[in-house]
Amino acid sequence: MVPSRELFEQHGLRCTRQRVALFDTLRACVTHPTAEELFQLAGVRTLGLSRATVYNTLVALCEAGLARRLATGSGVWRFDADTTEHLHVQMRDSSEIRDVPEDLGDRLIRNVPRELLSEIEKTLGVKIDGVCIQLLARRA
Amino acid sequence: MVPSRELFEQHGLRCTRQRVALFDTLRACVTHPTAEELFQLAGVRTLGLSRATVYNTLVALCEAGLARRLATGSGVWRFDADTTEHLHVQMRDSSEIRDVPEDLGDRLIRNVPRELLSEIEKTLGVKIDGVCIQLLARRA
DNA sequence: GTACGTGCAAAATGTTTGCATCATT
DNA sequence: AATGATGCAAACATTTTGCACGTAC
Repeated sequence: MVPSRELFEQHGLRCTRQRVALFDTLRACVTHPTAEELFQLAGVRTLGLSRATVYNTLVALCEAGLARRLATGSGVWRFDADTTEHLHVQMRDSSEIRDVPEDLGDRLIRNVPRELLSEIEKTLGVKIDGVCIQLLARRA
Repeated sequence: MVPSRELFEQHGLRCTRQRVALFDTLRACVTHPTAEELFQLAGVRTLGLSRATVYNTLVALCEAGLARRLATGSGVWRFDADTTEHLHVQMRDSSEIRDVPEDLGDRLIRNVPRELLSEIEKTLGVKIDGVCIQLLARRA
């Protein structure tokens, strides 16, 4: 895995102790943590990490294209170090988000008929530039 | 259109001046207003409508199945008096939400292959009980 | 050395709640 | 008359911001 420090350099971000801890933590998480969770988790690695820095850094990471902000539909943001197109499953009982395996997600997305989208565009007079299929699920 | 008072009775909700004003306003809106917008809009019809009542009433309406809460992906809730299954387009520059015409939305939804969903369920060990296709758009 | 990041605390935002009062049934 | 809704203000959760200090480049 490419070291965080290198990615920061490539994206013109200053490399600080706090940012490395945060980004390392985010990249190690499968669970798309919230800002608060990152504050807790990364705080263990780096003494004296503040919430303000967590929020500032997350903005910087998203702007740099190194992370993505996910809406949970329950008021909190979750963050994802995987910025490639992929689908999510949102759990109904928590704000938890899980990844849909790439191949399955791709098949779902590819299945959306382009001509239907352009019909919708024409009808509403908008330019659709994102199709976000959110699956809602409960524990099996 | 069925009067709000009648719907309230059918759903076991007390009929108050504030609730009627709020629900009438929501039903008249094509734009899926936020709580704050409803407070402003309905406040004109009914003097002395408080934010607390707006929030309380919206909870009551949603619980009664007379309205639906929509996540906007920008921290605010929007509300919809149309509780039938239908798709939304979320505008990128505001938190505004528009309806996709029923027939087009239905076709999109019906196009999602059930077998792909069960494959995802099996892989992740969850029970998918909602497929929410959110289209993101900009002004054409 | 300078530009930028950090951390504190305070503010802002959107929503929820406790409780006395009031209205609907 | 009794149950439940209202309205105020205060609490709440999450995120944003202003500013003095510190650190990477």
